[in-house]
Amino acid sequence: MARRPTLETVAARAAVSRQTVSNVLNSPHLVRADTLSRVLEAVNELGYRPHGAARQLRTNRSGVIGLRLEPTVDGISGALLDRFLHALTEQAQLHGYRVMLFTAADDDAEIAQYSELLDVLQLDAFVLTSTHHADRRTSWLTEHAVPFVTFGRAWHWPDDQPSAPEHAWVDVDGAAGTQAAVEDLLARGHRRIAFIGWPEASEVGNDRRAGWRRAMLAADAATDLDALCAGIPDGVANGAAAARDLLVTAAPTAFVCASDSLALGALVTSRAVGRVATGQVLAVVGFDDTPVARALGMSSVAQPLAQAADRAFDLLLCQIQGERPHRPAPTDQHVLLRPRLVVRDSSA
Amino acid sequence: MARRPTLETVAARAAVSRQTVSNVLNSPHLVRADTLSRVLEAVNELGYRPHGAARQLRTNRSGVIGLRLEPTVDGISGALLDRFLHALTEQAQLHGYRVMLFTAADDDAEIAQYSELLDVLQLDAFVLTSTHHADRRTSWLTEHAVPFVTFGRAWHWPDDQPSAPEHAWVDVDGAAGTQAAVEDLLARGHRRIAFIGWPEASEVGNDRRAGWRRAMLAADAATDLDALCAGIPDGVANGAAAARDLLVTAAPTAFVCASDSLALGALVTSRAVGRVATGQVLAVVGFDDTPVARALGMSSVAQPLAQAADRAFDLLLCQIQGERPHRPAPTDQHVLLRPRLVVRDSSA
DNA sequence: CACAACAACTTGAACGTTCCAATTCGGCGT
DNA sequence: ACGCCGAATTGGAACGTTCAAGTTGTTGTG
Repeated sequence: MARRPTLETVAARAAVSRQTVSNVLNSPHLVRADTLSRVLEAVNELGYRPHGAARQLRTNRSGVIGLRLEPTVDGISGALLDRFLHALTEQAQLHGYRVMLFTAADDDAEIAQYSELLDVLQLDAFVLTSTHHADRRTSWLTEHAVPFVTFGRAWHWPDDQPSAPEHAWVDVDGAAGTQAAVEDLLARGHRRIAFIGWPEASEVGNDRRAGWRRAMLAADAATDLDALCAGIPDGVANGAAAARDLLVTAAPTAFVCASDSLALGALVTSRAVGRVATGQVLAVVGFDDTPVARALGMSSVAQPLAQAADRAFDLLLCQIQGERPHRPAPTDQHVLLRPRLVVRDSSA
Repeated sequence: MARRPTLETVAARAAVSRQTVSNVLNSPHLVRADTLSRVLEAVNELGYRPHGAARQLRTNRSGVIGLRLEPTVDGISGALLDRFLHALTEQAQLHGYRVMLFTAADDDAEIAQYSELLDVLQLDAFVLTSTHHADRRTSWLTEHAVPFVTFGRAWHWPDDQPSAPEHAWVDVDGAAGTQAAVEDLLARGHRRIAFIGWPEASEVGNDRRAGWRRAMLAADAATDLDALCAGIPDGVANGAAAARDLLVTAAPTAFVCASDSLALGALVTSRAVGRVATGQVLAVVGFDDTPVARALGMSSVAQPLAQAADRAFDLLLCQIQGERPHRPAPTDQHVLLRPRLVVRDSSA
């Protein structure tokens, strides 16, 4: 069996030098048209393919992007990352990049992985799928001038240094999602629309609550907003309990929730208690449009995950390729996407 | 800023040759104890890390395993692969390997990806997450002597060449799962236990039905097994419809299902129709133990995904390292894992 | 005592690519 | 006719590792 063709093999067949073949593949504008076509022909005939390791040895670039696979959350929205990941892989592949996975027990272990992956495999960039307040990972990556994007915006806290430049991120506008959910319910005649969300510590949760509050205020739908609002940890049981409480204390006719888990709880409560107590059907809207929502006919706010992945990759590519010519443009490094309200039976 | 340390750098500091440092890291048994410790000290002081690309250029091995990320199934069990993937990544990482993702529209595109990933990046092995009858991917990989494992056994069909050697696989014993589900229901007093599964074309579905049938026959629970059995495409609505039909035609008191989607349908039917029609609560058991099952308190058969991933990686490692010394042992290349029945409220 | 066997270590070469400096070759202005 | 310039192409060197062959020095054997 013949050895794999190399640049030298192709060069011999096309009667040019090794370097010219390299130029044909990497800098075609340097090569005269007739030479170009002759070399390309030889490439095809021999089925030549560049040797990644050799190229990497010379250029210090691997064409690989790293992503930490977080421990599967045992909740209902586990498949979320799955869809993001698929879209990211596809988009990267389209541009000649690959996605490599790794795991880490905590942030420090993740930083250690960064270091190793950079030194040993020379990954070109990283995608972080969640960040939190005072995240050491982002500062480490910034310090080491490693291109990266986070899925989830960089939330600002009062005690953060105001001058710290924000890193690139892509996120979904949760407030816009809950706002749309409320507006749809208002249009259906609901006035007393409650919100079941997470405790104050959650930035994402606060964002989603803000959208509900904004829409309620704009419509002047209710004056006792605080009474119409619950903040509890995620989970079906918690959602059910919160819905029961709210029904007693604030008499809502609809629930907008920060997650499908909470919404599922509210839905169960609504169908069991609702009919009996109020004589009318209660509306429920969830968040994330998980398979459960689809399966049960529950309205939900769907995140444009594929789009998020595409934009995230764009931002990365911009950083990777922008390294050479000039500083990356400080603007346009942040993308906020609008989610889409999926209306199903539970909105009735 | 200093250049990264190389073998030469370390060698100079430890006053040995380049190759000796390499031996310390790759073949320590060739090196005298005092030399070894001296070199290791130098390695630590300099923070030396091997250069993956250089090593790969020489050895033609990348230490990377490829896995195709399939389009997210829109069903309820989307998070299944997620857990498998996490466990696989973790296990690989533990052994110094990495997992790289790719996507492909169909089997031919997947084979093209194999070819490219092997030529350009020299992946060491592949994991296939589903196979089907007369799969061209497995034969391509076998022909090209590429190590691989499938998650999902190689189903034999009558018209297959009987002599075709089976490739390595890991799978979950679906029949054992449904059998356990039936036995548990029998112990709870149920006799007329129906099975809602997929059409005959599905090998996985046939396997799961076989377990139900075996347990029913063993217990001599019913004589009209064919009447107690439905075969329909996956989906919540289909499951609900099948459950309604079966209730009318065969009067079962329990449903064992081939998936959580079907089971969810059966559960909805049971809770809505069941109480009214039969005056008693109907039992439902699903398959895959998805978050939906957990959230709704539905019994289900849980696949040991982490274990499956671990064993799959073991099989790969065995092939990768076994390439050199001798032919891989033809036995022990197949692993069948027992699933675990998770009993919840819906079994009552 | 000569010589083989072995352990421990060293040295040159090779893997396939890209960077860099050098070279050729027209055409153009003087 | 001469020198100069840019476009096109070339060959040497380097990236950091491992393989294969070679060189020591030490021990065992006839």
